[in-house]
Amino acid sequence: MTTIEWNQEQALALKLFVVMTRSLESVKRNVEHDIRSHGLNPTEFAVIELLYNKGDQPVQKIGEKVLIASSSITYVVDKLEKRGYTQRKPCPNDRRITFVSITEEGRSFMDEIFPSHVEAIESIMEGLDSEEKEQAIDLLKKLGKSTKL
Amino acid sequence: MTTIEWNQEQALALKLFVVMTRSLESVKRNVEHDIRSHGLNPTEFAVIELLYNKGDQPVQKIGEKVLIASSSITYVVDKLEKRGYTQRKPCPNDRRITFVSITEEGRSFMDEIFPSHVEAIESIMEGLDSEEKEQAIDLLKKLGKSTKL
DNA sequence: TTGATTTATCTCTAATTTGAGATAATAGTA
DNA sequence: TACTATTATCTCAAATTAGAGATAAATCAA
Repeated sequence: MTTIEWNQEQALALKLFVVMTRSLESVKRNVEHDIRSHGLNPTEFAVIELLYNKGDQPVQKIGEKVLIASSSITYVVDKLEKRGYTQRKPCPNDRRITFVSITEEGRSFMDEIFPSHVEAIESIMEGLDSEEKEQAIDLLKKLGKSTKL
Repeated sequence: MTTIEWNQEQALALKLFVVMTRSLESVKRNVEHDIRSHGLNPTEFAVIELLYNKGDQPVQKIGEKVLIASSSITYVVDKLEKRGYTQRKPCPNDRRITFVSITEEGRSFMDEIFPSHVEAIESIMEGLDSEEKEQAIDLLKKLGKSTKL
């Protein structure tokens, strides 16, 4: 055990960090539960959702948006491909680039599960009313924008 | 590409989820950067910080508080032990239990780095003033409490 | 006391993720 | 053109994490 005094602002910053972490852990646990009920893990879902909602993407773009390393994208896309949900398409202009594209099978899978996924998120966020959600969005956006890395 | 209409509340819930995720990603990236500068990964730091601030803990308690599986705790504690930062102590009353305890070496390491870690978090959270931090804390607490899992 | 159940930790395997190169293609410049 | 630097993806090894049992100890009820 250690007793060290922090100033007010440090205590507040630490508390915010802990609360953000715990709160998002809870939310993610609930969202993940919904996703796994559809037979995907969160990363697989994030990738296929990106392709479903934003169209074909080069491997690297996927990595940037889902925030995982390109070597992991290769792994995840391989798994989605084995299920028949995605396919790779070479870029005609730049042969270094491989697009990843959702298949018809992947699309109809998402057509089937995505609406209930959105409902699940709506329900998970029910603890805040509309105004509170907007406040939280504004505060978190402001915080996110202010960070260095 | 798909065009589906969501109602207002669903759109807000989705946006909040995305903003929470992104914002905490940014914050964590910055916090992690500080932690790694001290030669630890975030999980190792979480465990040693728990022992430093809350005293000896049974393996399972560590898992509950840091939210990782007990098998992973074994792995992390093994690594901290190899560095000389922690040691295991059998529980005298209940021989099923093993306490993990911070060593003198671990304590003086934390004495050295913890103040600058707190300053780093204060600096990372500077984007919000005190009042905004308190608002964010209240909203996120409320959201976290309302979740099922 | 015995037997069944629960609890705590650990072992082992599999899944996931990262990071360091390897490879191949493109772009820029002399 | 030839050389260098950059870019995009992939391969491979290592680190991390979770999950399924194994083991040992404690608890509870008959």
